[in-house]
Amino acid sequence: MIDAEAFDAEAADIAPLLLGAELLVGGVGGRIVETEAYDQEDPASHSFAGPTPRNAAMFGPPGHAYVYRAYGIHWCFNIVCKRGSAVLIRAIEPTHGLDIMMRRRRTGHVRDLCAGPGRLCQALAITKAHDGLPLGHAPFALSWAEAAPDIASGPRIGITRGVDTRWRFGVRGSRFVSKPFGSRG
DNA sequence: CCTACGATCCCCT
DNA sequence: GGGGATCGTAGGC
Repeated sequence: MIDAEAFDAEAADIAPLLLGAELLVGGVGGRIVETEAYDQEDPASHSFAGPTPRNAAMFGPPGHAYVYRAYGIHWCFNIVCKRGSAVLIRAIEPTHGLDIMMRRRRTGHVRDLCAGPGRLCQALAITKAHDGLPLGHAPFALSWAEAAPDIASGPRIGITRGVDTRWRFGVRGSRFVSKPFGSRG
């Protein structure tokens, strides 16, 4: 299980460290294979303009969840790091509760179950109800990778500002990421 | 394979 | 009143 103090650090340092970690919600989930970092100096970050009701969790304790709604439809799940920063969990390799996730996602395609921030929240049943909750307690279970995987990086997905900051990280060669990484990543 | 676009909510200006 | 840290489907090649 995690030590919350470990998350009181730069999101850009924590994001690659989370690759290979196991994330379960209510016993359902798998291995993190794709992350992105956001911090307060970053114009792409929800925290860029300071605290607001939506991003309050980003200014709360490290090691807690920040969950927001994207495009009016999807939930997206972050792990809060040092004040005003967080790591967006973008993809998971499903390992626990495949049948439950397939039912929630209404698909039999394991490869797409958790490939993308909205999809993984649907598969793990993460909603606004989890916003601000500590990751060291139920329903969450988070354990660091036993061995560091080979890591790819590149520009973040779906943003219009801060596009040159290469704060997207992935397990090199994983077929469960939301989009391939360039061979130079 | 690829690109285009609509859905739908809450926050923020 | 504008605009997303997205996804699924439709259509073309």
